Amino acid sequence: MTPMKGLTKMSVQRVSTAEHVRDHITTLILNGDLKPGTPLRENAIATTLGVSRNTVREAVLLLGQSRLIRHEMHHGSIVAEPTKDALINLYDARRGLEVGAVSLPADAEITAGIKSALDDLERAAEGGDDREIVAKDLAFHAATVRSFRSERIDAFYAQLAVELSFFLNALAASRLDYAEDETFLDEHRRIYEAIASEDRAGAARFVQEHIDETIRRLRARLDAVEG
Amino acid sequence: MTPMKGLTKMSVQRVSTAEHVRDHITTLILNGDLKPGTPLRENAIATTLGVSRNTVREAVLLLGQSRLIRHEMHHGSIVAEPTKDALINLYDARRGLEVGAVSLPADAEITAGIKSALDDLERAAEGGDDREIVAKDLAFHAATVRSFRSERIDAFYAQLAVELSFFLNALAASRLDYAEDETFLDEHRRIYEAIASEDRAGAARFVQEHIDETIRRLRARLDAVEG
DNA sequence: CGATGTTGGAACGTACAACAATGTGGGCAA
DNA sequence: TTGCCCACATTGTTGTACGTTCCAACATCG
Repeated sequence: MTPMKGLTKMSVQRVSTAEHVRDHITTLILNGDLKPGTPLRENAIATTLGVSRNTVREAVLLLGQSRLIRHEMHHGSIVAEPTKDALINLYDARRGLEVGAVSLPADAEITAGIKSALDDLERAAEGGDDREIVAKDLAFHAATVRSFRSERIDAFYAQLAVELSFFLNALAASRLDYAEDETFLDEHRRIYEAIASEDRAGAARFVQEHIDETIRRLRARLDAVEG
Repeated sequence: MTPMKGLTKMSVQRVSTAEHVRDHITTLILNGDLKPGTPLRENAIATTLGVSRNTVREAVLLLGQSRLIRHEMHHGSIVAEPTKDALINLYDARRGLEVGAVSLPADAEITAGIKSALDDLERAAEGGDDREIVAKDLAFHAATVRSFRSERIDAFYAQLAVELSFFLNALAASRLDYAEDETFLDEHRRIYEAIASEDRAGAARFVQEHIDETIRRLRARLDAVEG
């Protein structure tokens, strides 16, 4: 058949039960309703949600794509526990991507996106809502990553961001990061201005320092909690 | 318990049937035994491999993490077809990642790894085995990506490399890329030397040109095949 | 008393079978 | 050509059953 003109493609609903269950569990984990270490018992979930155990198994398998859960043979899955190593890994990836991103040339559109994200962040900072600030902070950094001009990399970064927000939430570290640090906004402004003035080496250095500083603070906090 | 001395850790089997099936299907796809567009019929696979349909479903779900198959509700899964868009997306990600990588400072260890990968590539080029050359080529680029110093990014890149080898194999384009291009090795040497001499801007430019050129060639080939 | 053998239960891994939901194609009439 | 109806194929989902693995508690023995 010849395709019909003037008809934009639409995506029909088509969401399987397993995907629904997966999304539900994901939400529970990200909200903190399911705390790290909680086992995901297939039977319990099945009877609670009124679906079959097989469907729950499929949902958990789908969830396994993210790193929000950990699975062991014959033991099932549990909500992932924020390890220091995992968190460092996450920040290593962030630092690599973001430093790499600001080392690349950025056109007007991408720079404008970063500027816009910075404005959002400043507005959120005035508001004082922690979750909002975290979201806008991550959005700012995601905007810088768009310099790669790759949907795949953006998707990868988004995945990291999800994990990150889960980790920070689980550690209840988000408040510490944003409320107590007066230089928080300045660091972001500095990064943006370096990008806008095409000072790529400077931008790279600022991003590196910004993330290193964040890692240092988190590491200290983790040592305090664990040790 | 006190851990026992002189006993090195071993990883016990712990591989589910579904994972076996997934790996089997993955191999078939990468080998080209299952051609793009081939539907993965659950019943057929189940009876052929002597496992239950549910296990096959789990295997296909696991496979869905990669982009080697495409799934549609009530239609099942088919072996992914190499779209021009998908290939461009893949190369966009590669270019972004690799240009970003060589824009970062590389220490002696990483530089040595790149040098070693280059030597492997040169040896493979002498041998003339196409598959070997493709593998060593990808290994070289993976070595540059290690500049990010992030396991996560390396894993992401490895995933891209798997898809890429599938695409190139499906398009039977690998020969064209490596056999007919005399400058192939020189381009890699140039990249390595720029990295070794810490000329990051030069390395970034060379990588960019190398990948742009590859994209241009692939695009031309695709146009010839499709049009 | 400590190390080892035994046992029962909980949860998962896998298989089989059945039904529901959905999409496909054929045939037929207006 | 269009609309309608109907069998057919395949996936989506459920239910059930059974074996396997692991754990914890208890029993046993030197």
